[in-house]
Amino acid sequence: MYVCNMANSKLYKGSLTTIILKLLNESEKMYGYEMTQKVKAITKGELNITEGALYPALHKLEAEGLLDVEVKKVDNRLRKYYKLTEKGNKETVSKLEELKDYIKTMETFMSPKFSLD
Amino acid sequence: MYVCNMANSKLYKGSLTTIILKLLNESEKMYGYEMTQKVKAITKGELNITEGALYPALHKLEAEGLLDVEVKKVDNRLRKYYKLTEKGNKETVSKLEELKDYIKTMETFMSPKFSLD
DNA sequence: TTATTATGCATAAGAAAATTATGTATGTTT
DNA sequence: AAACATACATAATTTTCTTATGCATAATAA
Repeated sequence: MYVCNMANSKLYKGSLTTIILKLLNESEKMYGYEMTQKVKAITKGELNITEGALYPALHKLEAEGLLDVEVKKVDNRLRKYYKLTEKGNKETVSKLEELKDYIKTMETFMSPKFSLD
Repeated sequence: MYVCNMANSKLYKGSLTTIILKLLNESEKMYGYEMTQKVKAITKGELNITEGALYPALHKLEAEGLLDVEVKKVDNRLRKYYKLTEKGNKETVSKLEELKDYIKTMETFMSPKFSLD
């Protein structure tokens, strides 16, 4: 199966890490495919994370020590469960702060009149 | 002079086009350097658009027919004034819609509990 | 008066993060 | 039997940015 891209809007570029960290902050432990399905459900199909984006991102977060992995075999199929490390917990807090700041900044641009004169 | 990067947060990746379009939507016509200064002022120094990002982006928007250019010499220095075309106006509306949607989606991720169960 | 900063444009090399396209494998539906 | 769902992975390419320059004029500070 091939799923389409991440919300067509280029704005999502750069937010995948934040999304992954927040998912794991909520759910304790999750595996990759589960994340794609959960995000699709939460956003009512608006946001579809592609495997080509997700798996390299997970590997990178693991390499950086933000995630721990535990491999399990369920129904004769492999699953790699990820969970936040202590470092990952801290990073999640700071990423969510960054997101809040980003939204605040972009909302000033959105407002009909932001000029300074 | 070398100015530092675009807000250090990776979240800004992909939002430069939206920022440019909104600036021109407010100000009728602007030149590149003016945009960098205005953004710096509006965000109180948080967001610094680099020339290496801005100028290629402006050229691309021009090539796509979203912007018109008018070159002027002021104080013996060159300025390239950009303004939105009709197509650019429409694109601005849709980009701002996308931004609104993006923020709405990401805010559902921010909320402490978004699970579906 | 000379060096630095500000104004104003441009582009090239490289990195980062995604898209697009595959590949492998098992299980379930049609 | 074919198609779809589950579950991982990676390689080639594209997009978009950072970093680093380059050129040129004007104003200001040392």
